[in-house]
Amino acid sequence: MKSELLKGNLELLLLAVLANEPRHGYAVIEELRRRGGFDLPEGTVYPALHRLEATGLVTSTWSRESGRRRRVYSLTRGGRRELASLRETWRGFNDAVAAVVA
Amino acid sequence: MKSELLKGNLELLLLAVLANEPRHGYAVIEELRRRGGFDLPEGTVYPALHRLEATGLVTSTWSRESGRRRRVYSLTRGGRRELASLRETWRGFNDAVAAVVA
DNA sequence: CTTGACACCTAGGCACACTAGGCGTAGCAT
DNA sequence: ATGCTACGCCTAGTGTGCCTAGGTGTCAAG
Repeated sequence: MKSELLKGNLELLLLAVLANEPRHGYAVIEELRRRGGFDLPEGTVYPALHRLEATGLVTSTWSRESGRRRRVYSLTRGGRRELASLRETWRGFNDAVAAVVA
Repeated sequence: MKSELLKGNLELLLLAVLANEPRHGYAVIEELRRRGGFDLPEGTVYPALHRLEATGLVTSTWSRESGRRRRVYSLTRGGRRELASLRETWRGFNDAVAAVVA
């Protein structure tokens, strides 16, 4: 999967996954692999989640499952709004590319 | 138009435009604006065309139209092959994103 | 007691498009 | 005459954003 294409779409993907249900980082990675065949390194996803939290699009709470600590993220209202917006942007860009490539 | 999204797609767009007919750089920019609403700066397009030529995907010839010099680019056979390949990659990536975002 | 999956983190690198400047011609308006 | 705008090309350097490469620690299996 050529990774340059990801640029600008990472936030969209993360928010979309978290929109279904709250998840911890590692689970987000697995879900993205399962749904879309993405193979995102942790060094990509964790900092991105931190950024999302810093900008108020997600919130996190620590939990402990059989000795393992997890940070579980969920969307804020602003996160849902941003998700909708990014979806639109993505569609728009895709249509534009399609109009050229078609 | 959020520009990060362009990353990894620029080559595809340029090759797609040149696939229809040979064009000079400035005309490529105009055609991309016309077809897809892209507003690519010259500092993006010209270096990209140079790269495409350096890797043998396009060739160029100078021409002079009413005093103005133009460098006209056309696809090579390798360029057509690459275009087909990039198109596939693009579709694949889109489907993957759609599978997550949908 | 080592290997692998789970689960988190971060500093620094790298690739790519873009910014910001440059050069020169032609045509039109002031 | 002299701007100004569109045409048409160019490049060094910047910035954004994902990835590499390393680190910490728990738990189960062999």
